[in-house]
Amino acid sequence: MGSPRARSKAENVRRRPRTATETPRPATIRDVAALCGLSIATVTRVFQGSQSVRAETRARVLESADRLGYRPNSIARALSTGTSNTIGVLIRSLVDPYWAEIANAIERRAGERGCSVLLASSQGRPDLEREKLQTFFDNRVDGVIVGGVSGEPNRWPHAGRHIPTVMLLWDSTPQPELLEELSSGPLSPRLRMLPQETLPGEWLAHVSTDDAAGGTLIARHLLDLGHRRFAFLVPPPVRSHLLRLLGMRMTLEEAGVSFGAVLPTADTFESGRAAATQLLCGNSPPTALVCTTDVIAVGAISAAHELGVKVPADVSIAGYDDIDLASYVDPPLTTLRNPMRQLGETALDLLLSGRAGETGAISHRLTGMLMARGSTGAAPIR
Amino acid sequence: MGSPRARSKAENVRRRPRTATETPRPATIRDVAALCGLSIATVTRVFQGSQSVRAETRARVLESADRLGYRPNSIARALSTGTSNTIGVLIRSLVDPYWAEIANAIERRAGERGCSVLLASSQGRPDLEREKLQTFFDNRVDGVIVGGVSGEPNRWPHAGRHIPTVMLLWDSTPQPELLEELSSGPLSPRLRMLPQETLPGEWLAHVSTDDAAGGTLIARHLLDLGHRRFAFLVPPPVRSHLLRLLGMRMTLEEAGVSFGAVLPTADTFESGRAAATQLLCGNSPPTALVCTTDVIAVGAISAAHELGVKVPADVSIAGYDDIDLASYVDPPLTTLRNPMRQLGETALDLLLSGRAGETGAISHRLTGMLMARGSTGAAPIR
DNA sequence: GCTTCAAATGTAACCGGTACCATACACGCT
DNA sequence: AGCGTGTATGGTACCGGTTACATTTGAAGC
Repeated sequence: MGSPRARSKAENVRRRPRTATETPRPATIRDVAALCGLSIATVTRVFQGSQSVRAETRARVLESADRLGYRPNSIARALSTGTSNTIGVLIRSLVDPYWAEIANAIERRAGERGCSVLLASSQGRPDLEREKLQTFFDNRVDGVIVGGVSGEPNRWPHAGRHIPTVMLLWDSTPQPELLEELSSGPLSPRLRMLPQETLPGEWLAHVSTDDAAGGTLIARHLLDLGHRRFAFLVPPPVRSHLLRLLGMRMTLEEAGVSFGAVLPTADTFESGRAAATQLLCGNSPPTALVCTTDVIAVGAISAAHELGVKVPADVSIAGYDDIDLASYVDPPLTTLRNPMRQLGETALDLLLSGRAGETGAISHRLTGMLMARGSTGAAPIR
Repeated sequence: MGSPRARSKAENVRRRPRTATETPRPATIRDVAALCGLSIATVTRVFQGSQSVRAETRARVLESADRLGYRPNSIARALSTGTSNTIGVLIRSLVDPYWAEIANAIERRAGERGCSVLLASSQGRPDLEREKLQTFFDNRVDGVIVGGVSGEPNRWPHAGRHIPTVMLLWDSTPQPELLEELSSGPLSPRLRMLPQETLPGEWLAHVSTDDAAGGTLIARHLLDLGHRRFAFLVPPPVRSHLLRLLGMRMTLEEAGVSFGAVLPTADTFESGRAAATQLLCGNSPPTALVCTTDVIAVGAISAAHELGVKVPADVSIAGYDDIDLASYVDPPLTTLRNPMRQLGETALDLLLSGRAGETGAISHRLTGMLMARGSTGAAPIR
């Protein structure tokens, strides 16, 4: 036992000596080996939980490590093993409470699974997206979750490399022509197939919400309350909004109820208010006013108040998203809440499951929950 | 030129050969060197912008690198240089819009400064705090920003190591005895010195808000409106709330106005409502009701509505924080908005300035902005 | 032509781990 | 005694960069 000990000490000394006055640098595996008179191989075995280490040896190593405050250097480990135990999360916005909740779920779950999170926000700028993704790859992340991006995945620095990637809540750019189709006339086959449409980046795993199902939940709720005259306020029709409308339209169709007017608006309080005013002042106003966004719905409620139209006695108003504000307005808004936390957790689990690296596209679609509140009620008797 | 080229190629071959069928692994510096027939040292020089490379050589290297899609491996670089270009950001919550905005500012600024962000949330749990910080250090971050933590900095894995750290918005645990002192009787020297009190972790750089100044702004605003009878609703008195009150009290004192009643409440809508009800029903109700939290203030407004007390005609109500809700309630709430973005940016700049590593405590204190809105108005004429 | 010096380039030892292979030794079997 | 077999440990070549130092090259100066 004497000779190897001497040798391993010699090996340690070979490294560049540091003077005593330097900043105390963190202990390395060699420091530990030197202190307990064992080889670095044994130390690394102990820290990897290898079975083939005598209990007594293990104790000796741990004691030395403890004394030096040794902790394995993740950087060195990453370089050596090729896996960094770090994932990259790129999301559109950190400030939007929607995304904040998702980011939180991801981070939390990642922590539980023992992996760190490099976080970046893309602010909807494709150039930043590419840049941040590149940084992730330079840092050799084990995988990437990309949430709510706008860029074209085929032009990401990904291309060609096999880096596990989960695309979270992808959405299209506005497609006004589809909204047009959807609003009037029979449903074209193309629209009927919209939910099954292949998403861009088909080689990636996808986690998304089932917006058509959400639309169905809202429509059914209002049908159950006896409503037969509907109208819809819709912001620039990105894919998810088209799907919400589609779900509603198909549900109404099944029930033999005609679809009603579809009014394009911007996604702001003021436009919602304006559009709703116009609608409620028209002849034969709807009894159910569905907005595909809470912000618009809140504007609509405000318009109703102003016109002296009672909510929900005269008109029921529903939103979509369940933003904070939804439960504070008067009356509190009936809306559809997506399972943010679950979205984040699903994305992370999918990423770490290893199935996100395969070529076959995996897709998870999560359904939201109807939050029935005071802004919807029984349809007025004519 | 022939001989060194051959040699450098030989050096490259020394590495473990990969079979052609393997996953295409990212190109390394050696691949680039081999392709352009130069040494790895030259390649690294090019990528570090070293001056002593002939323009022609540089072009040759860049061309090869480009062809191979080479990018320097940050992990290897970090191991070699000892700096990772990554900072750790540990904040209390990602979901709280307050912190979300701060986190966003930090991330954005960090991106501009070319450094990545490892983000973790502590959820107010000291055990998680320690754990996540440890992870940061294991990953050899260049520095750490710790926001809104509850743990004792002396027990962080920091201790002894010199890792640049900025403490952002530290707050104490509730100190009811100080609130007691503050509410009645003359101001003790201890209270007067509260703003200058040394914060824990005195070896760390601090970025905080000037809560006393914020309190002053609100008090002054109300004094200017002619108010002379005040009352205060206060949640469990952590340091920042004590300071808000202190600022107000000192301002009133200067103006020769007596301080008024201080009611402890919980930081919820319901308790605010209850406490306000009690206050407004008492004899000699205040004309100015100041809450050190918006949530409480919104509850107070609701109480006033219910009692038929007009806001601001009969009573002015002010909050603190400027949460989203504040501008949506009716009337919109006068409150104090802290410069979230600036807080985040200041913390990051301070961290990267290198001054956060010194022993001398650096402290930045940022002042908020009064958001005068509809909930405050001229004092009623007696 | 030869020395001198600076600029350009090459060599190899790091950084701190991991993992493959070698070695040493104890034990049980023929 | 000789020979595997297995277990515990040591030695060392990696991972992909950086950097101190060595070497080569070319031009100027004599």
